[in-house]
Amino acid sequence: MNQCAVCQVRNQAICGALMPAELEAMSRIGRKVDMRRGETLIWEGDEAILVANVIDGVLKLSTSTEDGREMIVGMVYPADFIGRPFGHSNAHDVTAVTDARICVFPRSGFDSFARSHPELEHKLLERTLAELDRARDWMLLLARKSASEKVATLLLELSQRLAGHHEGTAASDNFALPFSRQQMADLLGLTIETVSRQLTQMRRAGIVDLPDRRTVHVLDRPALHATAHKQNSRILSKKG
Amino acid sequence: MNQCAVCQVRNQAICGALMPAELEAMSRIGRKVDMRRGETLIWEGDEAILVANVIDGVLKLSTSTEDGREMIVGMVYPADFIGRPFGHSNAHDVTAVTDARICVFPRSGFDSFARSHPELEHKLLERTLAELDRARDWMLLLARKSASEKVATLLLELSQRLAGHHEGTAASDNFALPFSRQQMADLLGLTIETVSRQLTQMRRAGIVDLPDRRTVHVLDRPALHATAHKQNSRILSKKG
DNA sequence: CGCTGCTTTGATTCGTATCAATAGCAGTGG
DNA sequence: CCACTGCTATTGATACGAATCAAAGCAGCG
Repeated sequence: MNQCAVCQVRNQAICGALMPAELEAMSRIGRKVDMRRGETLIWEGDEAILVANVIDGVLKLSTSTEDGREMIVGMVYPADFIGRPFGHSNAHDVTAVTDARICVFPRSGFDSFARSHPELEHKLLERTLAELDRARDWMLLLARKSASEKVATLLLELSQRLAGHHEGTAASDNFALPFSRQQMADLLGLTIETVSRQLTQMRRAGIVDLPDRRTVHVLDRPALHATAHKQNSRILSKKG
Repeated sequence: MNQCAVCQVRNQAICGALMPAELEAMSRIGRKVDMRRGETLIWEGDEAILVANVIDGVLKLSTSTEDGREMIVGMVYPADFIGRPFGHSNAHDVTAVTDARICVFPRSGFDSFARSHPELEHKLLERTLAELDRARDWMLLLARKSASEKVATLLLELSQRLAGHHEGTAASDNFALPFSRQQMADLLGLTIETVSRQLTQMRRAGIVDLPDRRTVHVLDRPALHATAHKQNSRILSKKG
């Protein structure tokens, strides 16, 4: 009996590339693991001994400087892939930000399985190329956007990502933040106080409602979009 | 006669995965192109119609906001791969920052060739995974490092990258900047003035010598390294 | 019901952007 | 060969956004 047959992310995840018999083979090297919010699966710098698919929940990828400044470099949602196949050590920490369920494979087993299943590698390549584009777009935000633009952009992206879990579904005006303020700050390259101030400002402007710390209602999506793309007053200068 | 046989980056580039006969087939769909400094090969948002390998020279990947704030999201050196295979449009501009020579393939031809040559796709996957790690590390720099750390880090990285073209070779204390000050600023998320100030400061501190705008001599590598990893005075706070 | 940790709000500081002017260099043509 | 022109880089003065420092508010929990 193949546990993958009933997997809820089977079609979106990279396993979707496999035929039933291959899926069966792959399922034999993997196992499902439950994680609690805050639990860390992978540590930066450690030898890469495992990879995984997310079944449910949200995880963060993060790095930090020697002196403790932290930065979240990526978020991982259901059907996404975790870990660093093919040699090397892990470049980032992987930590659950909600309770999560993942499908874990030992890296060596996964590597050789992948190498003998080009369709699987191809899916992984497409996914990695998309992640790279996404990471690079985020660099623009980190380096060139103001605090208000950053926060608005994050809310917009979350409203899309968290709607029906993964693209295709329409954006939702009503969602639960998977992060604390600290995590939002670490994702945007800001401080917790600045995030908080931007949120209250948007609340006072009637753009969003924030009934409690983890809930967001988008009241004026066009205004939110405008905020996400409006430069800070001071950057109107000559070079444009 | 196979032009690839004499290609100077043949072994480092993804083509290195191919056997002679396959290489011959691939060479038939590609052609060598010379680019002048400043020339743009690919525009952000355009349909992805070509991909390429860099033979010689340095190119930049960049994006910008609607109002003209620019950000360089990646640099491409000899043997590196350019473009966005497998569907979609291009996520970034690609522009030569030095005169360059590249090996160009139409994307559709490349895509189908790649899909039928798993070894090639595998190399591309390894390269893309490495680029993703690199991009994410850079996010930490953009979001959490001070101006002096940023400039020092860039100089260190260049001294490694430009030494023997691609890792393995020892770092060089003596190299030519492939960028203008504006490009350094766009890479670090700073302004041209701030970059200039940081450079003069490091020159005055005896860490580097800058005989002309394009030349760098590293005089005190340990100090340069320290600067690259030393937080800005104000960030010594509690959270560490 | 008083901890404890997270969040908001306020006052102040500080780093880097902006604005502005000067200096250095490369290319052009008299 | 040297003024002229335009571009890039440096240097200085000032402004402003976000960080820091500090304190109060609020929710969950033993």
